[in-house]
This record gives sequence, structure tokens and C-alpha cells, in this order.
Amino acid sequence: MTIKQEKILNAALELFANDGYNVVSTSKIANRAGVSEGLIFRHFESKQGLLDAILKLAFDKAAELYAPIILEENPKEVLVKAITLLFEGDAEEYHFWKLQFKLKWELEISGRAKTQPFVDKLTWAFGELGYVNPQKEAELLQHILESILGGIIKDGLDTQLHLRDFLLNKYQL
Amino acid sequence: MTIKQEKILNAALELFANDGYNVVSTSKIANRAGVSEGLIFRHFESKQGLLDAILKLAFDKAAELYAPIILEENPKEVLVKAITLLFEGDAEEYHFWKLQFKLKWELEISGRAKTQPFVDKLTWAFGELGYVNPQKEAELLQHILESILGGIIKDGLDTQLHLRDFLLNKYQL
DNA sequence: TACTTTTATGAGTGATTACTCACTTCAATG
DNA sequence: CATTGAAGTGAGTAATCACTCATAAAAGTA
Repeated sequence: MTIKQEKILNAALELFANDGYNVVSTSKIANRAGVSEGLIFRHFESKQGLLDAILKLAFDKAAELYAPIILEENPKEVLVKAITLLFEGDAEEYHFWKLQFKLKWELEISGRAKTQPFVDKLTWAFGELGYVNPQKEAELLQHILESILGGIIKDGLDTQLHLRDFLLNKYQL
Repeated sequence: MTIKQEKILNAALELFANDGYNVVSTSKIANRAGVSEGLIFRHFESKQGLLDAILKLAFDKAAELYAPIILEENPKEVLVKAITLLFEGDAEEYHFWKLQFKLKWELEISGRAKTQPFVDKLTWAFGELGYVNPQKEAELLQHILESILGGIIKDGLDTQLHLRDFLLNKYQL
């Protein structure tokens, strides 16, 4: 991984996340990265190949972020971490999240299979805590968290922050 | 409104909703509508103007759909209608909903101000029913419904249908 | 130093884009 | 019938697109 390769990835991530995959041209990416356009195709073969490389980085980043929840053994703590995680994202991760939401609708990339372990863990936690229908409770919470994350990305963290304590209170955590 | 004008609107709605605004070319729209490309610009001035015309139709359709909830005077019935509404969408409305989700992320059109009366009505209903924090209960339910609607559009009605009865039960309706 | 491989450039390619315009067809009116 | 304004056409335009390729600079190895 050369320096210019990283510059291309960073520039493309930012542009894809902010403007979308289809409207961002490879010449614009090259310009932002301070690199010749041809270099993109040398390293990543095609525009799609560049996107694939970024998606792999995003996947690794997400796995790393969710790991503490998957490994947690206290059911209450699982829910606490799941809820608070959203509100602690730093600026670096921001672009990855935004890209994921954009691509979900622009290219109809589901990312559904990837969240399955997370939903399974939530289901387990709700079961341990004696909920009648842990499976559906888990799906519901997953929906809530996904929509709140979308709100954070679109309208800013401060517009959603008050829901954190409300949720923690609602689930008696 | 001439016949060809309607054909253009229908073709564009379907293509925008399925493929996205930026990837659909005006020549493709004209072709699908069985119309010369120039006619699009005669009637709608620009590609953006065509989109604006479609968004106006979508807004009217949404207002018409939400009206029964806004006018409802029984608080419990407000929540019932809000929850069940999602699961009763017919095929014609489907494209309008899908377009809204796509544009929300592709062009970052918020549509937030437009849902305000709906959220206000939910807030009122939760207040009438004695909830401690009706404002936040309303925002939470709005988040849930939005995310479920997204699930219906992406993965199909049947993947989300079981959540309807679960929600009705959870809110004791 | 001499040779090889990799990294990097930027002008050039055909295809496609949103949009224009000179022109024709059509329907309505007096 | 004659006139007029709107509806409709389709070839044409400059700009931009993803991508190629001949060539040069740099880095590694002996």
C-alpha cells in the first residue's frame, strides 16, 4: 500500500460518501487525491474496483466496532453498548457510515447479512432478560438504531442525542 | 396535461425510483415514454424540472395518505392507523415511496419538515394516552415506522409484516 | 554502475450526457 | 379556408465520462 494509493482511497471515500458513487468522476477523485487519473486504474483496475476496496475497509471497520458487543457476556451490558455505540462515532468513522447509507439506496447494496450476528446477539440478550418475544424485540431495536443512525448522519448528532437516555430508560438499563 | 406529458412523468417516476436520479438519462426516459427527447425539455425545462414535477405529485399523494391520521380524533385510533398504514400500500404508491428513500440519500432531500404534522399528531396521541414523555415516544415511533418502511421497500412486505402485530401489541392497541 | 520492475503520468479514445434548435404536425378559432 | 400558437420531432452540440497506453521517473537488486 503506497502513499498515493492511500490518498486515492481517502479521497474516494470522502467524495463517494458526500456526493454519491455515480456523480463522482474518476478525474475528480484523482484531482482531490493529488494524483494522475491513470493511477487509479493501475491500482484498482476500475471505478467499481476502487469502490470494492473501500467497502472492504468499511466492513473491517464495522467488524472492529461491533466486536465488543458480540463478545459481551452480560445481557444488560449488550443492550447498553448497542444503544450508546451510535452516539460515540468519531469523525473518521463518519464517512464510512454515510457511505453505507448512500450505497444502500443508490446501488441497493443490502448489508443485511452482515448485521445478522449483531441481531442474534440482541436476541440472546433480550431472551436472557426474560422478554416474551426476544427475536422481535431485537429486530425492533435494530430498526430503531438504524433509523437513529440515519438521523445522526443526515441531521447531526445533536438532533438525536436526547433519544439515547430515553432509550436506556425505556429498556430499564 | 397532455397524454405524452403523463407518459413522461410515469416513465421518469419508475426509472428514478428503480435506478436513481443520476444514472437515468433523459434519452432513456424519452425512450421508455415513447416520446422524443426534446419534448421533455419543452414541458419540464430541465431534468431537474422533471424531478420537481414528480416530487410535487409525490407530496400530494403523501398528504392524501396521511390525512385520515391527522383528522382522527381518537388517540388510540391514531396510533393504530399510523402503524397499519405502512402495510397497506398498493403498487401505485410503491414507486413514490421508493423514490423518496432513494432521493433522501442520493440528493440529500430531507422531507423532515413535511412529516412534522404527523409527528405532532403522534405526540398528541401519546399525551392523551398518558405517556410520560409523549414527544420522545412520538419521535421513537416515527423512527421505527420509517425504518420498517425502508425494509418493506428493500426486502419486501412479507419480511416486515410480522412486526405489525408485534407493534400493535406492544402499544396495547 | 547497469539492469529490471514497479510506480506514475497525461494526452488521447469512443461513448454518453443534458440540452438546443430549426423544423413539422396538429387543433382551435374567427 | 386561413392563421396562429402550442405540441412534437430528431439531428446536432459542447462537455464530460470511464478507461487506455506510450512513455518517463523512481526504486530495488546485482
